[in-house]
Amino acid sequence: MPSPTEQRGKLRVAIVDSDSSFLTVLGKRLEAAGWEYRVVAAGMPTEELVAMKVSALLIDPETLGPRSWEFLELVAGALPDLGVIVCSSKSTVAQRVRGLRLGADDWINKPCHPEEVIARIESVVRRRRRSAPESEAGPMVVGEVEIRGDRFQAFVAGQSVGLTRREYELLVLLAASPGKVIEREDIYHQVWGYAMAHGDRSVDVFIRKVRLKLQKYSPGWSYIHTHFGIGYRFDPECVGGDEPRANAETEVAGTSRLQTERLGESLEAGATTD
Amino acid sequence: MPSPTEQRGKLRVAIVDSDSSFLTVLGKRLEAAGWEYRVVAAGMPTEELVAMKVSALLIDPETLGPRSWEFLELVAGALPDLGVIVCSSKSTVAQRVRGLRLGADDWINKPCHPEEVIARIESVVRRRRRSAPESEAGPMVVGEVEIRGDRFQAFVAGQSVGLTRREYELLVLLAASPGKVIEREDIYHQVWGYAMAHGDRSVDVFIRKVRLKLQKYSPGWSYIHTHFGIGYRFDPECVGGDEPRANAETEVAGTSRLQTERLGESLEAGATTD
DNA sequence: CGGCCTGTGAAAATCCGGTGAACGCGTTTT
DNA sequence: AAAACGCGTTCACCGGATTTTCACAGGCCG
Repeated sequence: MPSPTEQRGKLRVAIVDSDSSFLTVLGKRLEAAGWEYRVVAAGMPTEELVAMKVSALLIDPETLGPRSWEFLELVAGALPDLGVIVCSSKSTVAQRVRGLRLGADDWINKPCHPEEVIARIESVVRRRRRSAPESEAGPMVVGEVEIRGDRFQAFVAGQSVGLTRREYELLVLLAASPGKVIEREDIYHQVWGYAMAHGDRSVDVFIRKVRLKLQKYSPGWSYIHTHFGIGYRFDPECVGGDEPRANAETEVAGTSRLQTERLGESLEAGATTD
Repeated sequence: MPSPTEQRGKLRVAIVDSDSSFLTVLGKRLEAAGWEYRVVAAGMPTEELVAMKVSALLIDPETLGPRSWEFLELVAGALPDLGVIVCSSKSTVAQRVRGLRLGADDWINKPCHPEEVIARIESVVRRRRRSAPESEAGPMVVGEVEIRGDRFQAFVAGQSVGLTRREYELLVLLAASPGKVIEREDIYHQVWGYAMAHGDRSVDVFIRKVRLKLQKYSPGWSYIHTHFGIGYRFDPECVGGDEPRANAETEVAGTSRLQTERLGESLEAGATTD
């Protein structure tokens, strides 16, 4: 549900193999199946795989040489959602076990029938059966904001909050599980699509942007709450100067509530640590 | 930094197979791996599989006979979160493709090495788990406290105890095995993620913090008990001024009960050595 | 009684996340 | 084509939250 990378029957696959005859035969089948595929070089960095938005990666360890294990581990670690299928000409039980443990989702031995390769890739990728794609069951309303999936945008009183694509996805992810604390790493993984590098502050920055925009159009409300050392939680709370004391759920003792009011043209921010 | 979100290496598997020698060999390996498994009858209704809470199902189509396809489709359709691995003595490409399309997650041919079977089951379960956002085990309640995984926090009477991340992890570790004494070193290793340096008092300090916070919100109860020279044990015990003498379970001789009451703003502490 | 071991408080050292702004980089405008 | 933008990413700084480290005091055990 996070990534809008929805597709029906067709998938996108990246292949690392140098056996031309195998590629030819498999290529024909893949095209017949209506899939998009691309044979990529051995040293393909993970970022490119993300950019290609492939659902699966087919690897022949012989093409990669001795760095296969390393590469396999790297890819599996960085792109947990990417299906990784190894297809080798010959292998021992030990190798297969090692490959699978390192993160491969399947291991096939050549010679193999292309139809089986396709079936196995499908099997590996199948899990992403999301409900009706963008047909989101009506807009969801939380607090004063209304999130409309058909517009990839949030609104307050019918007015667009002006979220960018990433900001919108971040908000949707959080708002999809109100009250649940979501870890930074999970947020990054779900919104950005790959593992978060140590020290990356992107999530924080985006959280701030979303807060800023929500607060601009819906002051007096607090939507995203910080959980120190963990992540964030979405929970619309009316907190403006209205209710003298309405909030009952005291999350943590000694909560410092501080609002930075500024409007030198920039927006105003408000962060609370629960 | 390796988050203690380590999955219990143990899984639960159901097996439908009638090849006794295969079962014997595989069974040994499964046990060695610390997994729980059960050989079930062919006609096993899906509800029972749900009740067994298995993560994966290993099937030999020959045991099921001609109704294999039907069963495979039924199971895969009814339990999308269950990993299904087929293990047949011989098969054609067409059969494998059909099985995979019908919902199987993997198809192995006998004879096969049990280690590979295990690796493939692990792979399938790993893949499944990633797709299905953690099936948050409902909140666990012990004594007066409620530990909620979705909030990374403990509550008493609906109010947050205000644990920090580390404190929470520590409590979860202890509370996961009520009544069991856990050694300091193990605690450190599991919560901090690496070996404890000689002379490190972190665990003690954190135990104290957790005790303090629990006691603040749930006075009259004792949760964490010290085992001199070993470690700590989690066991909720009502001990307040209520029961004059109800607690009969005398763990160790010589139990001195001492409560330090202080409230000069700081919290109150209570430690008991059993 | 004396040597470990653990409970306590607090200070010191780190870690974290909020902020504001600068950077790249395609795109769109002028 | 140059300049202006929109966006996502990265940096550096800072104050507050959290962890670690210390020095002691009180207990446990042989």
